[in-house]
Amino acid sequence: MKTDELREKYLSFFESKGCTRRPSDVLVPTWDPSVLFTPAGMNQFKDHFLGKIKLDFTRATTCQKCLRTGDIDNVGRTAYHHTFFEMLGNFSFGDYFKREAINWAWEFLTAPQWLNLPADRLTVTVYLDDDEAAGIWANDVGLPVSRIERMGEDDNFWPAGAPTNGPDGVCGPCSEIYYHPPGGGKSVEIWNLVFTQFNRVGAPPNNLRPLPSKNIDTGMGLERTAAVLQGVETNYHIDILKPIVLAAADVCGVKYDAAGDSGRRLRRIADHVRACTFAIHENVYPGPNKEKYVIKRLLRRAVLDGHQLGLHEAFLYKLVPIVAEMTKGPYPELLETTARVAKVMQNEEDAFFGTIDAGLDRIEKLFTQLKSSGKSLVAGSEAAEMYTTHGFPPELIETMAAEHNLTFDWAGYKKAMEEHGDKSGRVQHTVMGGHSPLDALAKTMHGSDFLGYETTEATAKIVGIIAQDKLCESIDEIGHAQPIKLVLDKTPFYGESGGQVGDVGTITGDGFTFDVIDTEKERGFHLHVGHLRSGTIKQNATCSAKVDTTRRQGIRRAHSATHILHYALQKHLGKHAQQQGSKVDNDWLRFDFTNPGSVSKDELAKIEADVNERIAAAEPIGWRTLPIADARQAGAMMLFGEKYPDIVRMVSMGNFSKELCGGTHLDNTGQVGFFKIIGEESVSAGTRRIVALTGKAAWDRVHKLEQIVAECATALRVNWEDVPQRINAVVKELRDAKRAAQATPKASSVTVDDLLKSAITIGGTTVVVAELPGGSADDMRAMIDHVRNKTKSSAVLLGSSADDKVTLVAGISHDLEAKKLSAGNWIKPVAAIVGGSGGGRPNMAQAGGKDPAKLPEALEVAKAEIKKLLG
RNA sequence: GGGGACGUAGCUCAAUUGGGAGAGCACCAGCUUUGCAAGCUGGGGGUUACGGGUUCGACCCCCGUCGUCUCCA
Repeated sequence: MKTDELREKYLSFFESKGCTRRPSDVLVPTWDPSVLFTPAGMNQFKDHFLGKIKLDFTRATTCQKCLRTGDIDNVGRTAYHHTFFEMLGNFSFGDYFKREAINWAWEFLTAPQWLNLPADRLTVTVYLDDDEAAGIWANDVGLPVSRIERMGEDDNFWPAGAPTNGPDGVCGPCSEIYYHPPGGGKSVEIWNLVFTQFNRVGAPPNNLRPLPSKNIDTGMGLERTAAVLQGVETNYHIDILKPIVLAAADVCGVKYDAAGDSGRRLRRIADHVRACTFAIHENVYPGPNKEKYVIKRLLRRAVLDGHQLGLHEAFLYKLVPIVAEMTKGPYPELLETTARVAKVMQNEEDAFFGTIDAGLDRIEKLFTQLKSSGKSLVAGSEAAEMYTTHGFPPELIETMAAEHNLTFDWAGYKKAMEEHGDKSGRVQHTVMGGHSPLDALAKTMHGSDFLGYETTEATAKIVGIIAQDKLCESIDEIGHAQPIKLVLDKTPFYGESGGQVGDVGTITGDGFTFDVIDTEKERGFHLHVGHLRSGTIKQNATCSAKVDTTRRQGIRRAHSATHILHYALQKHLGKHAQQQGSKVDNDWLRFDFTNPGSVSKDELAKIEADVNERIAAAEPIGWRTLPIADARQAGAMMLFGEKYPDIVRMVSMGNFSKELCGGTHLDNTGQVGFFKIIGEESVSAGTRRIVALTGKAAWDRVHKLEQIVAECATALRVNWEDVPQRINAVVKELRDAKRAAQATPKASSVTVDDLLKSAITIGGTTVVVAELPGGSADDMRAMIDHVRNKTKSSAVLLGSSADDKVTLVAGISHDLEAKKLSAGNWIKPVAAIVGGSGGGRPNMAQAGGKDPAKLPEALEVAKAEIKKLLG
């Protein structure tokens, strides 16, 4: 059975049992801060399980794309481990329970019209004291007791070990189904049924309290089950994975040898390229933190495998099309982005090969150093340092060490890496089932009604007052330090989302005034954050909510301008210039988008001009809500990796822009007034950022620039058009003047000849000790050079004073240097006289002091010193 | 978010550890030559990322800012 067929059969089987088929959630759920990637099928139903929201359905089934890196070291080595994989699941939210879950699983596995697996190849496990589940397996299904194994809390409880070790919260026993392949191969767990029926409270005993509403959460590994059905020995040989492995072998120029070292590497490449393709498709690019970092690490691991197979340039990106081809059944959207995904991948590969090249020199240096000192062990700490600061992989160091007949200290390396980990700090995981003051509200209503598209004022009812993270009946404290939050049944206030900032304004009611300083949005509720100014706010009170319209208008200008900018970027830079993120504020906007390099001044000017043309054209802006499929049909711009609801809001401008967007917009592009880009910069590799102003802020900016130019023109005494020319001339003049000053010795009152006349001769050496009034250190050095050039053997010490400082420079000729004389030794006692110190190289030394009055005395000391040194 | 490193001429990098900012390539001019990275001579090009501090003196040491890279979470 093909994998695509298995997936479809599973979903339609559970549809026939009353489950609602839901699409796979995105791989990177940005809505869920507790995980970086979707780790399991149940992730998108967390709030359903916790009863936190009103349910539209109580049974569901999905095929979920997942990514886990916990077992990353096993990937490629074992038959069943992946980072990226698909999980089939069926879920019950307080609906069906153990009996149905178990019977249906068995039916799907064994019934002839479904998977038709031989029943005698299946065994199950249950939790130690879960007699209920064991009974259903034995009596309903009719499984002999010998094939029902009871396991402890580490194997058959979710979360693993929860009864003893926690965490507190929702948990329950589970039951796993194993398949035993013919010929006595290793058995494989293909299905896990989790029965969440308890709430854990504290340490044992008696810490598991039954839940009023029991849930079912099941997971069947798609790839594992496909391997079983296709009778292959590893997941990597099923119909949707083997072609990728073989393509990897092809690209790497090696033969696929399943049992060999290359086989392990090729399987790992196949797995990682699949994970990276899906993640990059969802606009998660390799980067320095969080999920971006995980992707970077996966990508580099795969590239390293290629490198170890003998490749020296980017190759992974060539596998993107085959990945898309293998998954186009369930995920046809991958086909639309293969070019972009491949490009991003190639860039990262190039960067990594660059890192490797840069590291090779350092490694060679390190090795020759080791050899010359007679050592043969490459210290782990050195390798760890190379890795943590330069990203140079230890595997490469090991390989290179072997080539130089050196051994590599893996133990030392691991120890050093642990220390690095300790230094970097560890983060605590957020526990499932945390409480929020919105929990109670969410059970009774879907969220606040938003009226802000049509109006900025409304009468509403206060349905929630949150202070110190708790729901209150009333608030009367004026001048409280911590802001409080009001929830209304309906509101014109826009809550921060989609990059647009929250509204500010006032909420007034019977005797009270509340200043709204920000509006947040959480689980569909608009939270009006602010301070009570007078009176008392009571639950259920009627109030009047008024948004600050001047500010809102500025936000509307910026938001509509953002859409026009997005359009212009794609027009001038290409389709790849997709939105990565944005922030929309009062006449101010920041827009991040995908682009391989910086945007040139020229392109920027064209983009800015184009946006202003659209504004001048005064095209109408409109919006409507429609099913997501229709929006796609209409050609609305959608962002991959964004989780869209079934019904979406589409904002269109003229006939050039259609975007899915929940923000507040103008009625007409002309209302933007004026658009001005004020910055273009890098956010991370492959992502650029444009900052721009609209309306009054843009106008103010230009006005300010004009003022500055006017000031420059006044200072330079030219017309403003001539400012650049004049500045160039002034800079040149200044440079020429500096150079001229340097060319002619400043201390023109004293010449080289003067110095030579004042010289005394000691044993054939010309000794000059003199003051050079007004001379800088550079002047004195030049003078010393002149004396040295004109004499055979010389020792010169010059001094000058300026302000409160003394500068001394001494130089001796090479023959004296050869006699172990040192300018530094000469100058030190001299500097001491003027309250300073100094030093330098043997043939030239420099010193300073703070006591100009003692300069003559110092020069006398200098003469005495040189006599001693020469004598 | 935390740790580490880096930032010097258009590019790639030096600077004997606090004492005169340099090399190669590139560029310009001249000469010599006309065969694949041509040679020779000369020349232009620097706020040593930015801002403070220590010091007689800072590319170098200390603090801060910005940027780039990298590891960990």
